[in-house]
This record gives sequence, C-alpha cells and structure tokens, in this order.
Amino acid sequence: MALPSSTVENYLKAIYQAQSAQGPEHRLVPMGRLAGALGVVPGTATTMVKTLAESGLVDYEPYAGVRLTPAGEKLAALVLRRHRLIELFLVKVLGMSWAEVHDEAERLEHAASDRLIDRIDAMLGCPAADPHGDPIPDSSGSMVTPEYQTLLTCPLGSPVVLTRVTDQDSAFLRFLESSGLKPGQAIRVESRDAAADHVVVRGKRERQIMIGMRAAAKLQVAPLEQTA
Amino acid sequence: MALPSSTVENYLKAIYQAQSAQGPEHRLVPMGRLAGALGVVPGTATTMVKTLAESGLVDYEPYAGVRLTPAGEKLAALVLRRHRLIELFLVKVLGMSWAEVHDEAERLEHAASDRLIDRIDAMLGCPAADPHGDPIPDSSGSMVTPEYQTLLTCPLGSPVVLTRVTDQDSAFLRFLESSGLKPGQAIRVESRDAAADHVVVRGKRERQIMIGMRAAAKLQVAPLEQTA
DNA sequence: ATTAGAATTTTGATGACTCAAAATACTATA
DNA sequence: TATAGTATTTTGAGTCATCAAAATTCTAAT
Repeated sequence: MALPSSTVENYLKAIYQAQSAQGPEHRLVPMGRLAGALGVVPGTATTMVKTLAESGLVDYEPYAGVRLTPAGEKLAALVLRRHRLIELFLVKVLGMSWAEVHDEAERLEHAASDRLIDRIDAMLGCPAADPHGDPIPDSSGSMVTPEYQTLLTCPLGSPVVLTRVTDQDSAFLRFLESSGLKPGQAIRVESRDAAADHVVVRGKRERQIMIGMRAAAKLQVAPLEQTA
Repeated sequence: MALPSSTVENYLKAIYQAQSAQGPEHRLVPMGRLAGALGVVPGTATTMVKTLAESGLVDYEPYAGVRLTPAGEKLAALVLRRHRLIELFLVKVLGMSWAEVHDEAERLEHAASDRLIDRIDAMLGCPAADPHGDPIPDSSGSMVTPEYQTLLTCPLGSPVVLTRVTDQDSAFLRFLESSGLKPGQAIRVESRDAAADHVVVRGKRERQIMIGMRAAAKLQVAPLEQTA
C-alpha cells in the first residue's frame, strides 16, 4: 500500500466533506457534486472514483454516486487531522490570520509527515478543534462531532458562545473577524426576522451585528457555561 | 510564467548545489552528476534540462552540461531559502532533531507560500544560517557565503568554532550530534595523521573525538572570537 | 589517428491526471 | 408511457515526468 498521492487525498477529503454536509440520510455523493467541489469536469471524477473503488477506498455505484469505505474514511479523517492541526498551528504559533490559513493548510497537509503532525499536536496540547471550530480527529482517525445549534435555532436572548463556523470562504471569514465573531466569543441572538431574512446578534462589547439567514445558519453556538 | 512545479524546483536546486560543490572553475554540471543527485536516469535529466533551457532557467550545452541562468539562479536561491528557513524553524520552534528535519523540509519547501516563509523568517529574527550552518538567502535571492576553513586546514591547537557541516546524510548528522559536534560548538584540532587518515578533535567538555579525513573535510570552522 | 569504453542523447512506451465532446442512462413531467 | 432535459459515463487525446534500451558522441589510451 503505497502512500496515497495528494490527488487521492483530495478526493477522499472532498467525499468525506460532501457526505457530512449531506447529513446521514444521503450517504451517496453524486459525481457532479464531487467534481464541482474538486474543480474538475465530471468525467474526470468518474474516472478517478473508479480507480479509488479498485483500491478499496470507496464504494461506487454507477449513476448513483460514491461513498467512503471504512478504509477510505480513516484516510480522509487523517487528512482532515493534518489540515486542521496545521491551521490551528499557523494561527496560534505563527500568528497568521484566520482567513489566510486555509489555502496554506490545503497545500501543507499533503507534505507534512506524521511525525511533524504529532509534534504540532503535542505542542498545541492535543486540541479538540481548529480555528473554525471544526473537530480534529485523533491519530487513529476517530473524531467526535458535537451537535450544536445555529444562530437560527438557538434560544433568543440567552447568552451563547460561538463554537463553529461551517464555511471556509475567506471573504466571509474576514467579515466575521472584523465583526468580532470568532469561535470562543460570547454573543446572544436578539431577534430574527424571516421577512427581512436577517438575524440580529449582540456581540463583543455589546456591538450589534446583522447577518443574513443563510450566513447565520453557518454559525454554530453552544449554551454559555457560566464559570461560577 | 506559471509557478514552477516541484520537479522544476528540485532540478534547479540540484543544479545550484552541484555548481557550488564543483567550485567556480567548473560551472557546467554534467548530466550524469545531475541525474545521480536527483535519482533519475540520465535520459530523464537530459529531457527535463532541455525544457528548463526553453524556459530560460538554464543554459544547456549538449554533451557538456548545464548551468543556471540568472533567472534560474534566483529561483534556486529562493527554494534554498525556503528549505533552510523551514529546517531552522523545525529545530528551533518544534524541537525536532537536527538529523530528521532534512527530509521534512524537502517536502515542505514546495508547499510553503512566500507569506508563510516571511513570517517564519521574522519569527526567527532573519537568521543568517540554518542548523547545518548553510547560509540563508534573503527574499530577493541573494546570499553571502562566508569562506571557512575546515578541520583539515585550520591551525592546530587553536580554539575554533564549528560553523558549517556540508553533508546532509542523516547517519552522519546523528554521529555528529552524539559527539556534541553541532554548529556553534567551540572545539580545537589536536592533531592530524595522514597515514592513519584521521583527525583528533577536542570538543565539548574536553571530550576527544577521532574523525576520518574525508568526514573532517566536511566540517567547517572559524577562529573563535573571544568575547572579552 | 584509431578505437575501446564511458557518457550522453534519442526513441518509444508507461502511468497518473486531466479535458472536450460524444454517447448513454436516468428522471420527472406532461 | 413517451420524451425532454439533466446527469453521468465513455472515448479520444493531451501533458508531465519518468524508464529502458538503442543510437550517438565524446575521450583517452594506445
């Protein structure tokens, strides 16, 4: 079992993320979606997926889609582990901005050895989540994904802490940063207006921020634990 | 001018290093040597070098060899800059061993952005040399290479400081480390014996180390500056 | 000057990954 | 249940980097 090329790693990661995004009902990722996520034409995805299937990393059902096998899932989780530890490292140790680490990690994740990754993990104290709040798999590839509420579903008025941002778009991240909306920040949702398609949030230093509902759905929160 | 593939970067780096190793007389690197350094068959090197020549990165003289153009030299220096800053970073910040960082840097150097490299450079305080004592080019690609003496040429008995190790072989590096012979270490050469093909060095805590002459030639030293 | 031996170049082929566009299979609506 | 429209697969071709082995050129010793 030669080590997978970075192309293979990217396919597995994309399938993993598409599966998670689809929720537990639709486990099969259609080719079009996969191709779109990877920036290739659908025919290319079909070809690659067939060779992944031959390696036992995915199950492929023609015309229906593709799904990771346990082996593929483990490999994908390890790629995610590398990606997320690298992102956190770049932010914490090198002081890079939240918005610029994604692309960097996208390339470094295929070049970093396990030895390096374990050292980074140790230096950061085996963190549970990356700067976006995405959970970090352990070195065996398993990961706990806490279920959070979003700005659309959490109770109005009660204090909550921002825990996870499920969108890596760097313009969006820059907006959040400039609004003081980073994971760990205590906030509360003041109101929601379906007609106006917006949510009003009270953030850092009582600052008021208005967010569209599509964006609000990407911000996950947990009830604020008061340290007595 | 699309960014060079990591293959191109590796060819340029290998040519650069072969040129330096050959000294200023022989500027043309023969194909056999280049192929050997890169671990490819000679025919492959010939083919690649011809395309590098078309990009204006090298001058190629059939049957004679290859030499970097100024453009190629600059690119090669920037690859070396990335490599050496990464090595130093891995040692200083992540506490990795001197002997294990080479391979890691060999892969990371092609994935790290200029932005990341500049940040590492700043964090390390714009260092002049990497853990082996190899000089680090600045971001414009220029580099000062001090001329040092070696254990074979330095004066006998006088205190000197180990400044540079011109061999990346990890077994050799591990030997040096276990003998306390790292750049920065104050030592003195006690004797040389051409017949026995060895040099006797007095190192850390007056420890006596015997080194073959071939190896001794790879250890560069500078006169010890006494801080009065 | 010849020529044996070494180094280099050429040739033909391969594997990974990709695209464009033609062919095929699904699906939903009338 | 036809069929129009969409998604998927297939086909043919191209790029990059490589190898094996044949052909060529250089070099040094006689």
